[in-house]
Amino acid sequence: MEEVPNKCDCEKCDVKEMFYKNVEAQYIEIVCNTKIEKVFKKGDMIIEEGKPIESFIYLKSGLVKLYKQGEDEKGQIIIIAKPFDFVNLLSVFSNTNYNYSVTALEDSVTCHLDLDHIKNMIRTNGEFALSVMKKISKVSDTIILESLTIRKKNIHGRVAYILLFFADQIYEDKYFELPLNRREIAEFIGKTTENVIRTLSEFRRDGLIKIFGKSIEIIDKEKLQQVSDFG
Amino acid sequence: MEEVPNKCDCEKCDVKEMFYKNVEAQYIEIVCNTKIEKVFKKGDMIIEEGKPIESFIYLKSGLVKLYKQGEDEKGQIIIIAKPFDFVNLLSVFSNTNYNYSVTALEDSVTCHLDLDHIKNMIRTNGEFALSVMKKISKVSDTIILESLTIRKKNIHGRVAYILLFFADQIYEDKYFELPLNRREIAEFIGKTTENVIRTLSEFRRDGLIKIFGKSIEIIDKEKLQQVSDFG
DNA sequence: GTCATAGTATGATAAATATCATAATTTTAT
DNA sequence: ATAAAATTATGATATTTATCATACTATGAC
Repeated sequence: MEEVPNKCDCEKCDVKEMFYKNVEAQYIEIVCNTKIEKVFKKGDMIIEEGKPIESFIYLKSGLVKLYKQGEDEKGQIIIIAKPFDFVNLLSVFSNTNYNYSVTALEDSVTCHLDLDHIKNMIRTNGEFALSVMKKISKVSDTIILESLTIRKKNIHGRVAYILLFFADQIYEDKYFELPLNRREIAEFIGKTTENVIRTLSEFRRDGLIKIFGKSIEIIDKEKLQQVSDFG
Repeated sequence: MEEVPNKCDCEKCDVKEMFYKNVEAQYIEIVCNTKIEKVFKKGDMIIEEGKPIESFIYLKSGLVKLYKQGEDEKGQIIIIAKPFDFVNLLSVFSNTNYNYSVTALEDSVTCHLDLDHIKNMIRTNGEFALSVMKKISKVSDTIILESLTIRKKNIHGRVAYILLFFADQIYEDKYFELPLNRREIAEFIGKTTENVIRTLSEFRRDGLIKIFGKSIEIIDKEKLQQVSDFG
């Protein structure tokens, strides 16, 4: 991991958006002057379960996974966060320590804002507060509903769902490189690695997808969607 | 359902707590004057999926379930809310309509505060905003972590977990009346009704619990805890 | 390049869970 | 009070999924 001093010069930044609409110029400056940008390589740990929550983390580029690592058992992936998501929005206002970890699935850049500054801004500016609240609410809603959606599917439905999730929501392409290995897919959908592999093989045999290692091409999207919806 | 005109005279009210600490007297009065209290009988629907979110709902007494009703399939219970919980905190700030339903599991009384008033208070009072944010964050965290906890257990672990949940967190008694029927327990833990019934019968046969219809007595709590932890 | 290691793949089998069937019991409606 | 409906209960069986075993393949370290 590498730290990069930086100004608030990102083109697309939700925080800045929320600032400009709601916050006085001097506050923006304070936050921007104290912000730290960090560069992570694929596989690097960004947040470690148990560590204190010290900043408000925003994903500038890359892709990360939030997950819980049980003792010696296998982990559970909670969510995949993509650029412009707040990485640690989950418990940043209710906990002092993280109860999940975050790791980079691709080379990623994060923007760290001082938590006390953000809290002060919420205190002194209710309109900004409402924006943040809306974001938190949205993130939680998404996680909870996605988890319920996955839960009611069998393994075929779950694997199809994940493939379409990457194709539609992350890469917006029928051809993409899987950012997770088979074990991680299993940890995301709550099934075993072997059965994830088996299901992918079946999809390939049935002509729904093509597989070249981690590269996936979706061939019959309609059918895959059906499997996701009714499986 | 029955509406009861009322003043803010509840002994224990988180909202009032947050008000008194943070909000000017005249705002408290406005909110209290416009608040509506509603009385629900066991089984009554409090919130219906799809309906617009119009107020900020707080549970004064009773017990409710939040759940999602899939088309013709069986539902999925998201969470059981007990008194002093905010019933609709989940998406109240991110959505205009509910994407889950809420039903009374026991006779319940709710307190409905005008959402626009609450939003105004958040806008004009950042300290209050921070309190609300903390609550939202807490609720989401709880739901997500509980769901992960349940997900990694087999059916024995899940049923044991639910029994201990009611005994420890809801009724604080080893003897209690189940507020859910077997089908609803199944919808909560994501297993079939028959297997929930079977598992309860096994627990009874093994001397972990006694069952008299909906009444449960926990006999061997330590063992039940083990089943919950390692099952 | 070669070795070690992790990841992918597939089959055989075991275990867990769902489904179907049927009956007893409890609750609800009339 | 009685009939109808829903819930609880249990067994038999089918299906799904996990586990175990064993290769094959890709990847990183040296």
